[in-house]
This record gives sequence, C-alpha cells and structure tokens, in this order.
Amino acid sequence: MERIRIKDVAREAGVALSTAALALRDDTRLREETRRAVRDAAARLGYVYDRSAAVMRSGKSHTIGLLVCEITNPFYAELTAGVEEALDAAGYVTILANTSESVARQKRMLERFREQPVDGVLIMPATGTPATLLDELDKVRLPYATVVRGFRRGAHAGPDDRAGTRLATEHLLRLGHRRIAFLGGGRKNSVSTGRWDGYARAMAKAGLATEHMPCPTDIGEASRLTRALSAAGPTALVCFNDSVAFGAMLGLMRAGRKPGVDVAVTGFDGIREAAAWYPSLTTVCVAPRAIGQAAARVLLQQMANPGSTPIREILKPTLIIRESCGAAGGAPPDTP
Amino acid sequence: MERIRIKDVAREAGVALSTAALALRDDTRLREETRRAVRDAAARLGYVYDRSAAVMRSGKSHTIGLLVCEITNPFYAELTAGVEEALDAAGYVTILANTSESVARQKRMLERFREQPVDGVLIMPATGTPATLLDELDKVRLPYATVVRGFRRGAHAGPDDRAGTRLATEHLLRLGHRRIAFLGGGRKNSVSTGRWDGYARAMAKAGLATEHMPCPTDIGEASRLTRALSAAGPTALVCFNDSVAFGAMLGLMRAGRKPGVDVAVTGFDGIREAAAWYPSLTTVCVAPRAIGQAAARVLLQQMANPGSTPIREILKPTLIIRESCGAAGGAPPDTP
DNA sequence: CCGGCATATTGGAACGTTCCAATAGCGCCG
DNA sequence: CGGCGCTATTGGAACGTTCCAATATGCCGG
Repeated sequence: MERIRIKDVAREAGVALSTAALALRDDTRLREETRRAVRDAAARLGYVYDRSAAVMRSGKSHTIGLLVCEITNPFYAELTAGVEEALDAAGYVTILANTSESVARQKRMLERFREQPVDGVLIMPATGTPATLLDELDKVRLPYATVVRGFRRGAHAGPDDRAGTRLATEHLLRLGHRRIAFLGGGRKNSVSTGRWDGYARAMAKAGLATEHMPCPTDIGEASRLTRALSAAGPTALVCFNDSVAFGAMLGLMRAGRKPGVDVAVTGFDGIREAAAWYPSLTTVCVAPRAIGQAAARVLLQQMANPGSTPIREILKPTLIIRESCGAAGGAPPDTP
Repeated sequence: MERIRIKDVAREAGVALSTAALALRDDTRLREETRRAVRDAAARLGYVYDRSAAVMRSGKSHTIGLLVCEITNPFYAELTAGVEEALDAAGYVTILANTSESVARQKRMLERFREQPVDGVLIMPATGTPATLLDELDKVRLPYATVVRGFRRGAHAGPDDRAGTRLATEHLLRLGHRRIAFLGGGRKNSVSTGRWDGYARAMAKAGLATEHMPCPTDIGEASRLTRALSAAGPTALVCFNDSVAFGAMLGLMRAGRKPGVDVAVTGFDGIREAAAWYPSLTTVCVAPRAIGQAAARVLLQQMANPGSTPIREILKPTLIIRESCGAAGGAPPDTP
C-alpha cells in the first residue's frame, strides 16, 4: 500500500494533476462540481497532503518555532499552551524547543529553526541573552517576536511588569505595611528589572527604604530563604512570581508563622494554583494564556507585514486580592 | 541577499554540486581536503542547510510529533522537557501538540502530524481515547510509542502504576493506618485503573475495605473535597498524583487539620515541588524526566526496527518518605 | 602499454507540490 | 462565421536536496 499522491487522485477523478491540486486547495476557479469529484476521489483513496513538498516549492512552512526558557515552570507551561492553541487556530504548527535558560542551547535551537525552516520564531530569551540576538535575527530576515522577556525594540508581547509590582506594593502600603521586601529576581533580564522597578518606585514614592532578597525562581530556594526571616524582619513580601510566593509561604509555615497573618505575601503571574492555596494567594494576574495568544498575534502580524514597525503589546495586569496579604481578614481555619 | 544553496557553495569551492552535497554531509568517500574546501566555502557564503528539500527527497523528516494530554500539568511539563532533550540529542526535532484531554483535538493533531510529515509520534493519550487508535496508527504505518498512559499492546514507556500505589499503601499500613482512602482518579485510562489497583490489592491483602473519593486532577477540586472530610473519616489518603496531594493538604489545613499529623497523605509522580512543601510530601517517585527519555529511546528503537516486537519499558517507582505521612515524626514547626 | 580495480568526483533523475503561462470550450457580437 | 472575452482546465518548469549510475584518475600486474 503505497502512499497516495495528487497524481493518483487526479487519475482516479479523471482530471489533470494541476486540476486536482487546485481542487484540493478548494480554489474557486474550478467548478464546484469538479472540486467535489476530486475531494471524493481523494477520500476514496485516502490521500494525505504532503507538506514537505509544498514547503519546498512555496518557501512557506506554516510552522513557527517556539523557544521556551523553562518549560517546567508552570507559568511558561501555561503560556506555551496559549501560544500553541492560537497558532493552531491560525493554521500554524508549533515546533517546541526548551532552552532551560541556556544561552548556548538557545543559539543551537535557533540554527535548527533556520534549517527546518520555520516561518517565524517566538522567543522567551534565556537569562543573559544579549540584545544583539535581535540584530542577528534581522540579518537573516527571520521574523520574530519576544515574549514576556523582551528588549528595547522588536515585536513583543508581555505583561507590564513595572505596573504589576507597583499595584501589589501600593496595596500592601494601603494595608499599613512599612517594611516591605522584594523576594526573588536579581537576574539580568527585562522581567527582573521591571518588577523590581515597580516595587522600588512605589516604595520611594512612600518615602520608604527598599529591601532586596535575591532568590532563584524555585519553591525550594524561596522556602529556605524565607524560613530564616526573623520576627524583626519585613512584615510583607512582594514576590517575583507565584512559585516564589508559594515557596515563601511554605517557608513561613515551616518557621511556625502564618502567611497572611504574621507576614503578608503577594505573587505575580496568576497561575491556577494560586486560587486553591491555603492561604489563597493575592497575586498580580497577567493571564499567561492571554499573553501566549497575544504573542502569536503579534508575530503573525509581523510576518504579514515584514516592513512595518513591530507591534509591542504590553498587557495591563490586575491585582487579585485574596487571603495571603491579610486584606481578606487573614486566613482563619473555617472549622474546628 | 538571496539565500545560498548547495549550488552556490559548489561554485565557490570549484566542485560539482553533488560533490559539495557529499562534502557537507562529511561523507568519507571524499578526500578530507575536498571536504574542508567545501566547508570553508559554505562558511564563507553563510550557507544554511534546507531541511525541507531533504525531507521531500529522502522521505525522512527527522521530526517527531509529541502529543501531550495536558501541558499545564507540571508532571507532563517535566516529562515533555525530558522527551525534547533526548530527541534533540538524537538529532530529532520535537513538534508539540497539546490536546488538553480532548480526543477530538488529538485526532486532528495526528492528522497534522501525518501531513507534516513526522517520522514518528509519542502519545500521551487523552482520557477516553479508544484502543483502536493504535490500529489506525498501524494501518498508516506511523511509528508510535505511548507514554505514561498506554494500552495492552504497542511500544510504551511509563511508570509501574500498580506497584507505585502498592508501595504507598503498604507504607501507610505499616504505620498502623486502617482507614485509608484513595483520592483522585476514576477516569477511564490505564493510569487511573493501575493506581487504583495497586491500592485496592494492598488493602485486600490486609483484609481492609477500600474507600474511593473520585476527583479530577486539579488542586482546587482536591482541596474542596478534602476540606469536607470529617474527623470520623479516613486517617490516611493515597492520592492519585502530587497535584491532588497538594490539594488534599491545602484542604486539610483549611479545615484546621494538620496533614502528616491528623491525616497522612501520599502523592504520586515526585515532581520537584514535593520536596519543598510544608509538610514535605511523601510520594511515589517516577522521575518524569527519566520517563520522557525512556519514551524517546523506545520510539527511536521502534523506528529503527519497524517489524520487531515493540518494547515496553515499565519504570519501577520508589517511595520517597517525607513528612506528610507522619513517618518522619510529623511536621513540627522548627522555630517558635 | 593495456586491462582491471580501486578511489574520487560528476551528471542527472527523482521526490510531490506550487505557480504560471497556455489552451480548450463556449457564448456572443458585429 | 471569424474573432473576442470569459471561464474551466491543463502542461510543464521550478523548488533544493538525495541517490544512483556513470565517469575520470591513478596505480598495479602482466
């Protein structure tokens, strides 16, 4: 049972090869009758379209490369799902590459993408990626959009990091907190600096000193750091993201202190778990799925108009107030 | 600046097109000197290999389709990372498709993969996938391997679900628990039935009655269900996976009860967060990354020997004993 | 000095689409 | 009744590799 080609379908339907090809693409230059006849013949023979030949001839692969900096992070996993969903709806196939925050691996994967070839790339740059990456992409004329982490220029979709942490910090200030520390970040990428900035500016505006507790984005590390906090330490923590916030709450509990009562905690991202936690997490919600969809949109737009000025879609975050900041009346057990 | 082809490299190096092609593949039939000359010419011109032409001519795409049932589940995210890593090392590119547990979407994605075309597929079947899926794949001669969730036949890599829950249940029995309930599962796939079986058999062997609390794999749902447990309920919970176990612990805490003290909890999967939790989670560890790598191995093996009997790699799980089962002396706060 | 046998290189068909120019069929107008 | 314009269909080149058969080159033994 050999693979069926357009040629075979054409013979079965009694038309020329190019007619069959047009019919399978449902081209209106053909009579509806002819198109149906060819479709039927294709169905009868079990014809399967061979994309590789089309790619070669047309130069379009309908394929997008997705470079994820860390797929095991639930935020990026959800974002990936959003990208994949949106691209699929637009008729594109997603090729996944996980860089695990390695700039070298990221470089290798981009070469792979050029060979593949993909029609465009969505990039969540690994920490430490130089801005010259964009120059290289421009030089080889590979359409791209950065996601979440970005640079000064180029198509981009991501949250307004600064506005997000400002929202969280101002909320804590309104609740009366004066010693508010920032937990996490400290790495050289646009997200870290943006989130720190939002916090630092809000603190400065209130005339208060900042406190930075650098910490990798990892529940375990965050827990360890927080556990060591003394009662004389900060009364509130603005966390880099939800994972760090979970870690912080676990660390507090392990130290015998109640998050949301003894120390207020806020997160950033708004992943699903945040609502289910005990205490439920007050967090800056940036809807990872929505960012993924926005990124897909921005890239497709860029691909359609290669010359145009790149779109930068900065999504406004919202603060979801729950128990972990103490504003919802602490986190009392609801049964004896 | 047009794209450079082998033709151009050949002209630059002063050899025939086919010589240049051989040289670029580093074929030993060519003198080392010639190969180097061509390589240099390619580097000089900035030649980029065009995979799409090669795919068409050779029929091999060096591309594997990966069907993930739910990428936002951290277990599957980590597994995906393992697959991608192993395939990359073997020179294959991963094409990702997330089915979100939809059988219809899964079907569509498989069609996409056939068109693409991919050399093989790794499938984590969506819940409710009929076993006839394998017949269809056989019919179209698409090499496949199932991952984690599988069927009676076909190449497969996954944990020994039955042995896993048996391990957990027996541990709880040894600790003196008599009322042990199984939380989660209840859906029609090999994982659910396997994990339930291991628990049920261990209980039967001990002459005890089983208790099933069906629950979707979601922290929020698990939390809600567990919160409603009365003090007269089970003293231990064997959870379907780590996410459900986290939910269970959150629900217990919300009800003012201490997981690991009032009620023992065990998980399944061994995702990274499990170690960081408070109380840290006793769990059946199946190393998702290792499963991903095993799956890649099994599929590549199957592709290399299409006729051979499919390999079924069942990974033995281990029980990691931590605080949540109470065996490590409960979960006392470590500071006042 | 020629046939035989390596080794090194070359020429050209083939893969299955897409794309463009060319042609067939047909009704209509002058 | 010839030619025009329209629609529906067709033929064939092109895309950039791979693969196979064919050809050059060098060397050895007879």
